[in-house]
Amino acid sequence: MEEKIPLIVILGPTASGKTGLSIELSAGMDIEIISSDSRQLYKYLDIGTAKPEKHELKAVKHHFIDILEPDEYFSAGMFGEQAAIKAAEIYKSGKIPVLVGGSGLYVKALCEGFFEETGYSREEQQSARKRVEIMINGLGNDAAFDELKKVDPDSAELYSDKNPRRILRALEYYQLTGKPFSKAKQNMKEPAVNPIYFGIEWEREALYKRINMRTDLMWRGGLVDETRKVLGMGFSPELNSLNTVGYKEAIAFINGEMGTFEAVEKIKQNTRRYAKRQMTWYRRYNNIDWIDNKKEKHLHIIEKCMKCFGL
RNA sequence: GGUCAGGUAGCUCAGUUGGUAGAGCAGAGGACUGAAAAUCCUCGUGUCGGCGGUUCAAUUCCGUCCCUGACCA
Repeated sequence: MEEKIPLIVILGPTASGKTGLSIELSAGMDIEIISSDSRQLYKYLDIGTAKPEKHELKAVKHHFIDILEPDEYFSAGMFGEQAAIKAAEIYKSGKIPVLVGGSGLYVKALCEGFFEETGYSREEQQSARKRVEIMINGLGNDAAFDELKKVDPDSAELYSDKNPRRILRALEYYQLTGKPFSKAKQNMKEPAVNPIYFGIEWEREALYKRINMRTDLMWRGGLVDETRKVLGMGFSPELNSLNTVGYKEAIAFINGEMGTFEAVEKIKQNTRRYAKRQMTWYRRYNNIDWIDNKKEKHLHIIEKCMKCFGL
């Protein structure tokens, strides 16, 4: 059994100041940042994803930012595997890896580990997904759910809200392997890292104010132009990468479906909702060290990590 | 000052032929192991503008006052 890699994890809802804090950490520690943000992966999507500024990217080495074209496939599982390798490399080079980003599932994939998904290629998985998608579109969601009840009752019970995405994923897995998805999930991989969690805490109202302000800045800062540019490069507005708060509304604005005011308000609202979902996700953890956003956060983190990791 | 139209949930409004009311949005809570900034589920009591009157019973009818808007002077 190999020694686990220490990993500092910075959590917090969107607009809580994770980027800034992670940069501050570099003042007291030799770090590299692993971004766990499912949208900052993509090139050209800078303004709408609140990607770190150029000087910030320069100040500290960042990973998993700008590594994909907007039409490339990526997944939480791929992130888990690749980020574990990256964290090991960073640690071996004598630095501390810091995980920063809002995609809860990505954090989970790395820090808690996913199950071993082997025995088929990415292409096979993609075509199975397409097949099941067509099946669901034809028969309807209820029929798909009934099918899931038959082949994988445990998953069906867990997904009793009949979430089509979940049903699709479970059926897709069954198609590929002939085994129930719920069984597969029991086959956990050991996580490669030893995470220590920090969260940035905000009063709801104050955070919402920040979100509203940030949205205005994004809009004035050229979000629409950025969206136009990406679409102009030939990328489809249907892409997952563009099914993102900010870009969705900018596309609707470009298509004339929304006015400026409506688009901006919608972005603010959807961002608030996103932040709320993130906070719900974080409540599953009971080992997050929540830090008030006004304190000298980085000093607290550095001190605690020195103790925990014996640095 | 006069006429008309309104004043019902945080907002926009519906409704009760008199038996104390309900939608949308906002908001809140939750789920979620390879699309996760995605996807999905649940949640509506409020002096029905104030005060009087009629009535067994008024948010509903009547009177009056206050407020808002439009028009006329």
